[in-house]
Amino acid sequence: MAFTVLVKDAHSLARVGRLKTRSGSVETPVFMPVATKTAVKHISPEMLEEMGAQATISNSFVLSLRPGAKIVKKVGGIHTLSTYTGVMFTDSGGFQMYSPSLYKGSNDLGVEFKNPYSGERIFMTPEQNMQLQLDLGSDVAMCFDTMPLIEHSKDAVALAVNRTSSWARRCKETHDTLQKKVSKGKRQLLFGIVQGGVHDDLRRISAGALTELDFDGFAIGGLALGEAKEEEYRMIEVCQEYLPRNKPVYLMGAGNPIELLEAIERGCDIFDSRFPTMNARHGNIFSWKGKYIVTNAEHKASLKPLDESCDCSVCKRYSRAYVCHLIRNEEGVGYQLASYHNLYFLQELMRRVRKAIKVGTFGKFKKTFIKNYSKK
RNA sequence: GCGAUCGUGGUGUAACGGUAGCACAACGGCCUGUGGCGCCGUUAGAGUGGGUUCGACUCCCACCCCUCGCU
Repeated sequence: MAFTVLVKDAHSLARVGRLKTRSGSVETPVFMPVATKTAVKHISPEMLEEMGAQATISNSFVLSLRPGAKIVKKVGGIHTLSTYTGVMFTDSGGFQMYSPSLYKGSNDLGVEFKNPYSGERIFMTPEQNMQLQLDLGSDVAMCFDTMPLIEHSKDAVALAVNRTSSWARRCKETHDTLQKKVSKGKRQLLFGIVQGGVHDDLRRISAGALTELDFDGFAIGGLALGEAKEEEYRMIEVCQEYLPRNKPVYLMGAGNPIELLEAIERGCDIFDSRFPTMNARHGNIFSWKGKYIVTNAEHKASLKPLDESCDCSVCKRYSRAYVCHLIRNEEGVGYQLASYHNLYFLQELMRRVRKAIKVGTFGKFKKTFIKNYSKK
């Protein structure tokens, strides 16, 4: 079994677990920085290791465009390519259906994308995507799913759910076949993805259908995309009624600190999001006293660190005045310092959450954190 | 000293005898399985003085300023 629950919270579904992969283990709850092309924007692999990021997620579809699966395979996979020593997830590319510039259309067979570099059309099937993710050499692959847009009708979401279920089966079969000869410890893991928008019944159908397949973990997709927070949390609860408790649950795309705690309380173990890095590039800084915008005028001459109670290497050395100046002037180093801090903040948050669960104080920790983070 | 040209938000620029538009800057906000450092909102303007006109940023006069040319 790849996943082991180590400690359960007595008052909620929160837990500390360990996910074993062929490149090492991660202790959950865990937040994965998004490294679409195997690099987090403005952050090097050694910085990720330094801040304690146990895992990242890259995008198989984007990597298939450049440098291409052939090249990646030739150099020995994304681990060798990037030298990152943590665990590497790859996303399928299903989410890129959300990008109007990349997505052309889809049918029961697969998805038609546009290569933004060459303009050529690419048809991707679930089977091809499984081969792709294996070629890239990630430790955990995600199923090729169909992503309904938030504004889509319920009928459209139902269609997406059905297609996602049937593709999940095809992914699982292909993935098993391709790894038939691989020894157990060297296997790439595969996670299924639940869809269903904000509809309880569709989420139940989706989660139920996926659970019939023996995935290494289960992801909840299609949330954290602008729906109301209460709906998001309710959807997690609905999915959890069906998902097995002995497998890791991955809430895809979530990266708001409070949202992470709410999801952990509801039994989610793994997260990823571009939220911290995108916020950083736009001057939004996470701190234990709440989020603020460092490029605002009030910080122009502030010698305070980004966060007075943070011990990351950026906060130890640099001032708000410096980061404010650099970001206002579009200096890459400014983006780097802010990105590093925000990512460190989430890593530290996860470390404290794991500790709190272990010592039985998760509920109290969550309450205190939200109180401090929300004031202002 | 003379002549010509030009004066519009902080900056750079439009249009028009009848609601002064745009860009950048400034100020505030947004961002959630990242092709794209992107998006939204707010503040802020007619050199000065007179004249013509129902009405002038616009037409006329004087002064001032900028730039260019001449002596």
